[in-house]
Amino acid sequence: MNLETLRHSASHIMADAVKQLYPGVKLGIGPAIEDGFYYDFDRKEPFTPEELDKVEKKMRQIIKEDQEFTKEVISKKEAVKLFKSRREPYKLGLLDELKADEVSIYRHGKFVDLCKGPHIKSTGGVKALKLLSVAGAYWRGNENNTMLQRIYGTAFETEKELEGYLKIIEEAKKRDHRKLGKELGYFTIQNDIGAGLVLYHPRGAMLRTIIEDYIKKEHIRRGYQLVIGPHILKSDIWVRSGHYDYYKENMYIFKIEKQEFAIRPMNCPGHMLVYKSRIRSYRELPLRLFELGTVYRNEKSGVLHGLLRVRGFTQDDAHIFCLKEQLEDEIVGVIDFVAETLKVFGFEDFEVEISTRPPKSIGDESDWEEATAALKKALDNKKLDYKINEGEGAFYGPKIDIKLKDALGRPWQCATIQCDFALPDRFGLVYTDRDGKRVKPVMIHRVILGSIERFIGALMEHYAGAFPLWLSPEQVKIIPITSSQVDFSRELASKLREDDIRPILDERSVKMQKKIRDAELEKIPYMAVVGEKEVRAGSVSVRSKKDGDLGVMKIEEFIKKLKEEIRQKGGGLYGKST
RNA sequence: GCCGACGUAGCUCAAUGGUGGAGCAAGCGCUUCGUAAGCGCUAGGCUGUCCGUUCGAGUCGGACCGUCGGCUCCA
Repeated sequence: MNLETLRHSASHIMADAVKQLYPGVKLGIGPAIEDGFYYDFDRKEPFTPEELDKVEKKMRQIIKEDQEFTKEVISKKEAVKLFKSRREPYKLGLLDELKADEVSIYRHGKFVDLCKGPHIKSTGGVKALKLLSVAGAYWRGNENNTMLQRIYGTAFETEKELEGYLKIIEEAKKRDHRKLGKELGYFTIQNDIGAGLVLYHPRGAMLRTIIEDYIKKEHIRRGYQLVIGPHILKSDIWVRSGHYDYYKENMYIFKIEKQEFAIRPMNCPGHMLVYKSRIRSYRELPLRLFELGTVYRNEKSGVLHGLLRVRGFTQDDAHIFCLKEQLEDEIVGVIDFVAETLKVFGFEDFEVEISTRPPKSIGDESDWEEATAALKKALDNKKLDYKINEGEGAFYGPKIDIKLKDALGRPWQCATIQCDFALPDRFGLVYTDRDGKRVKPVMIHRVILGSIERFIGALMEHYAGAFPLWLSPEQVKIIPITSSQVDFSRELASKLREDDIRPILDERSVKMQKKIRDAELEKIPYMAVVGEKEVRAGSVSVRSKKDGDLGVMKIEEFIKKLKEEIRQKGGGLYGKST
């Protein structure tokens, strides 16, 4: 049986239950979604948890009665008459938009819904069911429309599968980067500073530094040049770029004396002005300019979410200026860069989407088509499957979005590759070609990690806070068993630091069991236990978070082992939780 | 921004409209211990902020700030 069909059928059963319990409620729509289903209802008060229980009980009753799902094809006229008599204005609205002369309706018991189907045979087919939450949702997803009351639920073929799903939700809650970030001392977002603004604590700042150092080096290795721009620029530049017209509601704008400035929401203008600072030859292209660019965007308060959606963040941002003929190769190069980088950070899988021209946009249609074709060709070349999101590109060009998948299979939007013919035009960018003619270059906007903030959020949830050795802010916790080993432990710590290893020393006068427990909870990859024996032999007793007690080894041997593991990077503690 | 829920010690949570408590964490002391929690004492609060109702507000009402679940939007 198809899960989607099952869940869609469950949504009909839910709508039936709601109508039986609360006859005045008007029906919206009720599709199956990724992890379950929902149905939208129009009524004044939202559903309370108690009402949700009642609805679920009613649903179980309908399921028990095992009512048959039946399909009928009727004329649109008849359908209008039917839903008029049932007083369902939203269904009439849907019918109004339908072009076909005939529509299908599905019935079970006394319930009837406008629906393409298909459905399961009878309501008894829903074997495992749970209503999960309620939320407001705009009719047809448009914020100018009425806010409806949505009930989310999920259904499976067996109770066991449902339990499995609920366990994953539990696991996801445990891994929540907002919880881990605070508990483990990585970052906080505080009311006193402002919503959506991240304060990195020592561990978070170290993790971020490690990531930034790595990605900076990788860019240089791949032929990018580093540039650095200011965080505020005159408004005029944003007028020229089009951001002032197309992105103003997201920008922080202010005045210095009489001159208007804006905090940058993007890094492109700076990079374009570096390009424009002198005459460029075709021999210089592709020119790849990279910056760890911190940007600020005025995101609506309701969308802020931990590190995933913030108002100030840093992108690993680059702009590639190239010839049209180089476009496809450059895109392929970026795709390779993304794939290799994700692998190094321990992500095994990703999905790809292309977004095409939106209604609110600038540039010639032919440029848009050419750029979109180049993106598609590059993906075909790499034999990557992709989904197409019509009309969801940036205002200056089409884009490829790459979503990494974490240990629980959840997608995270990070990398994006955007083609742009429009901004080089607006800024009057040119290069001199072989024949001495001035030609407009193509620009590619691209990020690999996306925002460092969001990427850290993804990493934290992927590893449940237990980072692989090379990313771990603290790599070794040194645990002296009694105070007599403190001096030796301090020397050990400086020795490790000499070798670019990040140790931390637990000098507290508590039992070693307690120190080990705390180090485990802090998710530190290695513990170096030092007792009387170790001091005498110049060794350490090593305990790995992943593999437990590894026994005694010479300090040099331990350092060598750590360095080898750091050198390999990659997954390490992959998937390990608690 | 919109709909709803929520906001009590650093953290997790208690407190029929009538004197705000506990565990963990912290500080001090004792303990010097071999692979996931040793013991005792101390301190910690204008209950998110501001108005209002009331003899009396953590508790009831309103506004604001913020968080959470969604919608819309997005790196």
